[in-house]
Amino acid sequence: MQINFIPIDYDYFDFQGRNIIRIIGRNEQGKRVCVIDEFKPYLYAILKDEVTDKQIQELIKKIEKITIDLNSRTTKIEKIQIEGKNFLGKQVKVLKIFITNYKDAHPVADKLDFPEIQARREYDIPLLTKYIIDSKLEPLQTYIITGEIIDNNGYGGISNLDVSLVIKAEKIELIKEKQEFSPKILAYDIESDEFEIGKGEILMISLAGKNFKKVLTWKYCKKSADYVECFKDEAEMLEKFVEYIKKLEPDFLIGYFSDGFDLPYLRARAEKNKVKLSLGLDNSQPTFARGRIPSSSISGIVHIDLFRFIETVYSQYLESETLGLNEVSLELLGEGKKEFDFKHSGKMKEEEWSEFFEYNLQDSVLTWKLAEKFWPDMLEFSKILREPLFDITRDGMSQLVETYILHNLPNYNEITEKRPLYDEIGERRNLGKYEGAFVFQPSPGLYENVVMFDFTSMYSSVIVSFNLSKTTLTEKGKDTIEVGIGKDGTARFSKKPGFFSLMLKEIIEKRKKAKQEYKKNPSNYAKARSNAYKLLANAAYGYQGFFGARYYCREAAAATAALARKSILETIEKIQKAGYEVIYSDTDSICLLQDKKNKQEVLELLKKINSQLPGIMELELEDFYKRGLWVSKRASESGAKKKYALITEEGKLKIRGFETVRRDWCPLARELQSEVLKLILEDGKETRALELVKKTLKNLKERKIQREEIMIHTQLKKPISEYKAITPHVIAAVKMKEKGMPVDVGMLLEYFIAETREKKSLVREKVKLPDEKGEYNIKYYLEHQILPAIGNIFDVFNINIKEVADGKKQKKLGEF
DNA sequence: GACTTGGAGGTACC
DNA sequence: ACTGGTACCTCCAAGTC
Repeated sequence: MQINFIPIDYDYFDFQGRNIIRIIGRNEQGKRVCVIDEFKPYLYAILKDEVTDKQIQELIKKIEKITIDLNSRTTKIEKIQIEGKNFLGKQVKVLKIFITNYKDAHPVADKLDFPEIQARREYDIPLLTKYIIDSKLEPLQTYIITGEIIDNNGYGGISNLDVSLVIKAEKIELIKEKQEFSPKILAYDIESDEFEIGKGEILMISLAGKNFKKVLTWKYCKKSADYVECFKDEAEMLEKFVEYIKKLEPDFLIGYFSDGFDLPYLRARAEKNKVKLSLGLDNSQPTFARGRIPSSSISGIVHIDLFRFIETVYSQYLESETLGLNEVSLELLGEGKKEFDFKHSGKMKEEEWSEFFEYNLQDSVLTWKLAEKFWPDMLEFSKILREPLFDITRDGMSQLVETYILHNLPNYNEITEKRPLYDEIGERRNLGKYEGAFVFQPSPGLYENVVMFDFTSMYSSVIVSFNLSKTTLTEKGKDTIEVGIGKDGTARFSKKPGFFSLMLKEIIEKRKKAKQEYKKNPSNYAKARSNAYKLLANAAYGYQGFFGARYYCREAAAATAALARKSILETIEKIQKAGYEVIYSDTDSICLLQDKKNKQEVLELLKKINSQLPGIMELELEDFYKRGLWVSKRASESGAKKKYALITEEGKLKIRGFETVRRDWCPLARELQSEVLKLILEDGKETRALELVKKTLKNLKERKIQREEIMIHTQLKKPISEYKAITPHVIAAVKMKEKGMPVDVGMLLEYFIAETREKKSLVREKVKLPDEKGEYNIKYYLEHQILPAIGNIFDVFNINIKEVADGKKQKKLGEF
């Protein structure tokens, strides 16, 4: 029997004490099929250099006797092979020890406590990762599987799965020709009358897929839109939900915040109603794994919480201030959630129910559209990292980097380093910070004709060019480079490339390739691939400095920052020596004034600098700007770092660090500042901007400012009780709690500062929630929002904006 | 009670 | 705990006069 097969969801189970892999996927006809494969687990014992062949043979005899006896199974040593491998870049002789069940790898490793063994490794790699590495059966690629059909009795009744066939793999071959795989994506969303999980009832569930829209409910059964289906009670609705999922056969069931809300809620209500939420292809119920955010999984169907994927791989590109469904959809799809005022369900009228159904459906529709939009990204990440979608949509950046490393180590014949133990993590964290990037001290002013250079993937290119990693860190020796890393002294790295820099180099090259491919033939897939490689490259530096990393190397991270500093300082010097004034620089970018030079001369300078840069380091032109503005710090005369505004020759603004881009300032101050910056950069002078300010001040004093313009948004970063300083946003949280509104860590709180009857000195005493009655506090919005936001901009023109606000006549210095 | 100062807290830049 | 360090700025908390 031979089938075409695209692996989608991976799982494993024990059969007769052994690990059996179960992969759900699609065949050529789009039918859901299951491939069964046996996993042959092993771990490595790395031998000490001086161990003789005779000693090895004796050691093997001792190891062969190891058994792990448990009630349910017995793990034995199945086979031992002697192999030559690399470990941390050094050649080693190892014993590859095959065992019966991988779940016992840890206890087996504990028993390998022999003096001939210097280290035990690869007993702590996730089983499915190990399986994918060994079998090369990677997610979302197309294979030909040759094997035998498993009948009803095979593997303890595996064929009870809801699939068209189960095949035991004998041979796995990759088909090189790309086959377009379009998955069946189904999005869902629930509405409940209480936010706390399981506390209230689920009022309705919506589903959205390709040409499919449905709202299931039981609360209101009078006439409604045709997509609404009504049932007699919550239990029946839940049963129908399960039925629909089974009928629709999605590959992916996608929610938004569904890991922590929708799926756990469904499970809790199902339990309460004594309904089995048997969504799994084996009729199992969803399971939940603990973590910072719990992960909710369904056997055989990939449950994806799209929010988590967007958060890690896309949030840095979004302008949205929250990653909520509404804002993200508005930005990416140009369409937001339906407006709907929540009321207690008992008080709703017919019309309101219709609106509620529409609202619920729209959430699923948006989630589905976003899922379609992010499908290329999910696919490419999954292919590049060779891990199932379930994992790559939930992993953080460091985990993604590590996953890439794990799957690519076999190319270097490397044995994988272990995860740091709890104590090791503690020690690493206690080391504190090392010196980071260089930031140029700017001088406040409005500049004409500004040029911006930046280093392409600077930190990655430093790591690659200087070979900085755990495996190349060395004590002494020739053919090394020495890097000063501040108070930690010096670090030395061998020049012989280690796998880390080689892998990273490959990532950068693949990124370039994907980018070129995209230019030649634009497709969402090439774009997603390019982006995935870019993110991996950018996270590699942080990974080496991350205390939880297998290949943690503080020295490498510190050396990367040190060499990047050295490089940018040298480059700045070269630019200055060429006769240019450098006005700003942060980490990997340099701003200079074009002055009387023409663009060609600037580009020639760039070319010259590039010819002298080491390794793969590269400086590129970011853009030519017509004007740029830098301001002073609030508290002093000196220029503020990480705050500037530029305008391109086409009139496009680039604003960094200013209150305009900070969500914890009210829209009034932000929008005014943004307009002021725009007018000044367009005009090259402040006249029009000043008029605008005066107009706004007048509106403020006449109370003409709209409510939403004065709302301040601040995130609640920890539970209310843990705050040492009671700041305004904490008061907002307390007030919300008192009103019975949901208050969760991570929430963006909204409040405004109101006038108070008695004189109160603290800001927090004037905090009011959006729906509270009260007038905005003119003094506060003037002195704490508007003036601070524009003050140092007008300082550049020697205008004291406070005096303007007070009605005094302002003078320019030149007029004295 | 007014004022200063340091720290907590949040958010941005790269 | 879930990539790193650098920087700005507000408001509170606690100290000084």
